[in-house]
Amino acid sequence: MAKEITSRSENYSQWYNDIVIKAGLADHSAVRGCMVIKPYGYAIWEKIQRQLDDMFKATGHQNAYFPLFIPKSFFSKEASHVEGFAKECAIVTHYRLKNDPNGKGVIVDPDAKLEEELIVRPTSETIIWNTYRGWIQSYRDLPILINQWANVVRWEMRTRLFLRTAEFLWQEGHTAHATKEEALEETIKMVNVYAEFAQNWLGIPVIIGTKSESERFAGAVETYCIEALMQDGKALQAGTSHFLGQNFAKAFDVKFASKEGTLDYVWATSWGVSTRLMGALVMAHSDDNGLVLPPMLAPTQVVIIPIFRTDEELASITSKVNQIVAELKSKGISVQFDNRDNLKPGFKFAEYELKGYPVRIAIGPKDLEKGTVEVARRDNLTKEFVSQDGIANYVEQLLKDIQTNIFQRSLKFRELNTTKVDTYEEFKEKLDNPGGFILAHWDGTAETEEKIKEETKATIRCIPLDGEIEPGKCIITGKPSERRVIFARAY
RNA sequence: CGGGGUGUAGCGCAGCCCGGUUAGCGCAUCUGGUUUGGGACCAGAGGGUCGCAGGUUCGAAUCCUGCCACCCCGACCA
Repeated sequence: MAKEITSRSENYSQWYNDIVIKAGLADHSAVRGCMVIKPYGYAIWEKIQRQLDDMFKATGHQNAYFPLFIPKSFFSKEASHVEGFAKECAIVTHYRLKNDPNGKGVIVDPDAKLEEELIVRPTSETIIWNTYRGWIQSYRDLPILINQWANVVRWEMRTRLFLRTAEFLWQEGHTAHATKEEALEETIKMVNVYAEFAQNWLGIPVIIGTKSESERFAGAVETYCIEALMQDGKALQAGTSHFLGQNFAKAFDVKFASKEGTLDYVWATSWGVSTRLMGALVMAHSDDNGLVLPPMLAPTQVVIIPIFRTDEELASITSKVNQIVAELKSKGISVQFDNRDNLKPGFKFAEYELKGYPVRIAIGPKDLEKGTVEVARRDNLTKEFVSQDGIANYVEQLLKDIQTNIFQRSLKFRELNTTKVDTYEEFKEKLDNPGGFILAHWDGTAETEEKIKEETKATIRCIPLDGEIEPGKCIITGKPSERRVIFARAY
């Protein structure tokens, strides 16, 4: 069939592409590196957005919107920020087209050149801090706790649907504070929000940590992150929260009058997650039959498939299904009844497995006689007959179980694929088998990190926050190290 | 941006090397009928700028040049 997907063992990358495309999440577009997010994929993104947005509001943030375009000069104000993003910026140089005097089509009107070029935002720190300057005079104007949902553009050389696209959707929080302590607290608060979301909603266990200097956000003093492990043993950075210190306040001259009467620079944070989470969702849970979605994020949690021969049978099944649908909906469960008569049940089963619907209910003439339905769960592909009485309670609990099971399974996988090593030999060996997270001592220098990266492709994913203090020796230089850091090959 | 590959109907492919009538096949789609507890069957029908643009030729899906997109592998990144 046209819908068949490559198995993970055969070709993991192809498996991922197949799922994204064949489950209807996204497609390639006519523009290099840019994707079309299709309705089913966008519905998942909307659920992600809704939940995160609630969490942001609950922690005191408000949404706002800043421009897509940033004057080029803004970029040069924060040195490391420019350096970090300069290589992947899209630039607007003209503002008008005209008919090609030589024939067909249109050309850029050379007379319509912008005096100052505009950068299509790769992130919004600069335009936002330029704006905040006008909003902040005294400590009474602080803190400013703002988030924006937006698209950004980073001109990537090699792209992959959701994981790395030239344009992507995200949210970026940008906050301003009177004290360093408060900004640091905000940074950590938000990385914890991300971790909670990843674990309870995406069903993906994450490790919270800080980045090494070389992996840090351009312009940040400290970058906190959540790191997840994918089924192929590669790590995926799922979210970041940056303590920006006073770097942007200094670059954009944002000062405030303190309670004590001094004039101080403002402290800043920024934090974001992107449509990359969609990629994480696919790679963390799905199998060779297709997508596996956690119930908390599935656009539709339950699909009901009638098994029938005649119109009469369909009619009597339908009336029973209508009751079940009403019961499920009254519990806030999203449900879809697929009564198409041109497809066989088996086809539909495969279709909904591909799309990752968490629960499938099949109901046929025999069920009507016996007062049962067949309930199949997507996460472990098991099915059983369940009484129609109390079906809503049963499904409600089942959805919770599936959510838990998906998380536990990922957690177990991560545990099995996390290895402590004490020598470089062992490091290289474990990196290939089993792969995954490698916990090793590191002397804290960028040189050692770079050497390991060059030789093994593995990078420091993070210095885990809850990692135990355990003195040891760097696997490369033998210099003292106070704790293990997490290495992995990463997306 | 370097190396390798691909591009022919909605999807998957054959045809290309060795140019030559109306460009084929499977799936999907539409119509009719029989079907329906794990990807149904029969009959009929519709659907094509052969990725795009040039060139060679009496004639190009096929040969040549350029470009575009996608995939795999590198360098760069969320």
